[in-house]
Amino acid sequence: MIEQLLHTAVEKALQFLYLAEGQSIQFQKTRKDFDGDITLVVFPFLRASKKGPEQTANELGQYLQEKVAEVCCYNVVKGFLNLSIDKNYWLSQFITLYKAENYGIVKVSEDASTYLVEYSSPNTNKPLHLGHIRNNLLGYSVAEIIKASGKNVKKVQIINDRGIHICKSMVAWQLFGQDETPESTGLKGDHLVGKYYVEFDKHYRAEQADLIAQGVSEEEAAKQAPIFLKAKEILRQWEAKDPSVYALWEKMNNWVYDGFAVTYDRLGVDFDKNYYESNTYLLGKEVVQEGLDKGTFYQKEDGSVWIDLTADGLDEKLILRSDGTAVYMTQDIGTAIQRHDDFGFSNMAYAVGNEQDYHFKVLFLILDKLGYNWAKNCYHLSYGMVDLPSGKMKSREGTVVDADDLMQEMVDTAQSIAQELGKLDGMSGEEADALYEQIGLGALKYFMLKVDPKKRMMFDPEESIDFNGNTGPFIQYTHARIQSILRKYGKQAVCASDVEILDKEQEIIKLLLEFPATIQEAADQYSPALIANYTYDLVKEYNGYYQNTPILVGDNKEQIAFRVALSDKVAQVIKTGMGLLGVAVPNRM
RNA sequence: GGCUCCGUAGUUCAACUGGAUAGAAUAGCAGAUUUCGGCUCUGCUGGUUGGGGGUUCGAAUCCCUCCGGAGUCACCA
Repeated sequence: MIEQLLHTAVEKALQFLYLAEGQSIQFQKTRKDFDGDITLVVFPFLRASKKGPEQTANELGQYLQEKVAEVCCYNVVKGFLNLSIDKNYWLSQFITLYKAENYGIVKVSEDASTYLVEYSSPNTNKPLHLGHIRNNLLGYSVAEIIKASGKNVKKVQIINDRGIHICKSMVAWQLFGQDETPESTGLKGDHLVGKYYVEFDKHYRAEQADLIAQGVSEEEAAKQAPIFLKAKEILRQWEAKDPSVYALWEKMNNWVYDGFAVTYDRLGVDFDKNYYESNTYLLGKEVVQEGLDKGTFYQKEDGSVWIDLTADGLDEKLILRSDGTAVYMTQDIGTAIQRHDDFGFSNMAYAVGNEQDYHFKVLFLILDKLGYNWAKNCYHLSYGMVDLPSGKMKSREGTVVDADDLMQEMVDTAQSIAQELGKLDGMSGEEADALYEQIGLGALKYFMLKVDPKKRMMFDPEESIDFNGNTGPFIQYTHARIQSILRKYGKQAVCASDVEILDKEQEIIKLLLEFPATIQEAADQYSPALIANYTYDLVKEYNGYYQNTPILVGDNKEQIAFRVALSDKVAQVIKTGMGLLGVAVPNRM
């Protein structure tokens, strides 16, 4: 690539002109408002050159223009040396990348290292909501991006299938359910179980209010409410493997899994392996002994086990309760080790909300202290909360947006907009339905993923499905329009090596050349937003080009072929990029 | 209260990890079509990057301080 070429040339130049070595050489893209393609920042060299920035830049520019054939001219603005690269270079680069199949994607080799990505990991007592959607989309997309960067990737989740939350749904169903099933009610399984979780909460609160009215303290009321005691009793029976409780637990969980499967399927996410907390909640206990032996952990008089992290600026953390049972941290330690045994991964990422930042900091530190050298390659893919135009989601206030409802709403909106625009003549009902699905979900996914994962974000359904602006549908539209050109051209374009290229075309080629590095960077940073922003930039550049450049019209057949080829490649990169976000792009819309 | 994170056009987001005159979208205004999908494109308006100090050739970015917001500080998960 040109940058490497220039890098060594600048090294030589610095050596030749100023006898300087080991300088940090940084290139950047030349900003739009200046002439040139690549810019060298010369400020760092002033110490060595002992000259002013302009003079230093001019001397370097002179040298590079003479010695590097691709550098056709240069200009200097303050301490910035702007280099222009010959048009033939860009054209030849395009011809090379045009021939590449799956351009930008690094094929996974036999000896590639393995990355684990954990995401979703829901509780089984209620359906998925808007927050889970961001989690799922992020996890899935990051996994696809890392895969595209040449790594072996496994997607996993840990399903929180046991504990007091599911027992609450169970007890409410037993008391008020009258043997309702998904079949008898027509409700999705996860929604049915969620209905009883809400039912539990309703009764629980009523009972608490009664107790408080009788003079019981608030704290005591929460502990003594009969329905809560029943839930705890069920939990105890479950732990004792009581057959009837176990059967009910399995039945209700299976309803939930059937429901989740539908949601995951529509969302387009998948998993290579599911872990279940009912299998893993006892894990990690043997590690406790290991930690005690090594002196990493210590035991208090009551038998509870702790780790002291005050030296690392954190606090003391419980590892094992005094009654010998595991806590969340213990399980997570055990599960991580188990996964390493299962997959021998080199890296693992956890897509979990940023309210657990502290937990993961501690988890990775403990794993490190226990001597697991892969602990330093564990990454908490921490993401911010999703807000709505109406404000924050609050389960108590019933303002939680259900994942299934939201997806349906997006698809319905896509349908009404598309029908209003009326460009679907001649499309069968089935094709049209598939298209609404692509547009509605594409809008949702693109909007959620274009924002830096770490940041809290605002999801505006209306804005997300706007057919203009920085949205999924706008990008899909551009792709569809290019496909229309390709259909008209009717054959594979063969690109000649001696066409004259326009400035706009050069800009597009430069952007296309950035695609592989963008994927790598997105993988390194676990950030689908980089892919989204890149794709949008490309689309914007292409639309500007398309607007005032005839692609198919003209006498010069080679020029037409080049322009078709360029358009084709832009469409391919759009498709690949959006694919990494889990967004499908239609050929017509 | 301790710790962590955040604060950028009216609004939603960027800014190549310390580089040039802080960019897009949207909203508002003004324009463009004998052309391949106008669901498009081109302009204009809009900023003391929460305030103040510091570090240096150079700060939205790093350090300090104040203001405002969020999260977290369970023998919960």
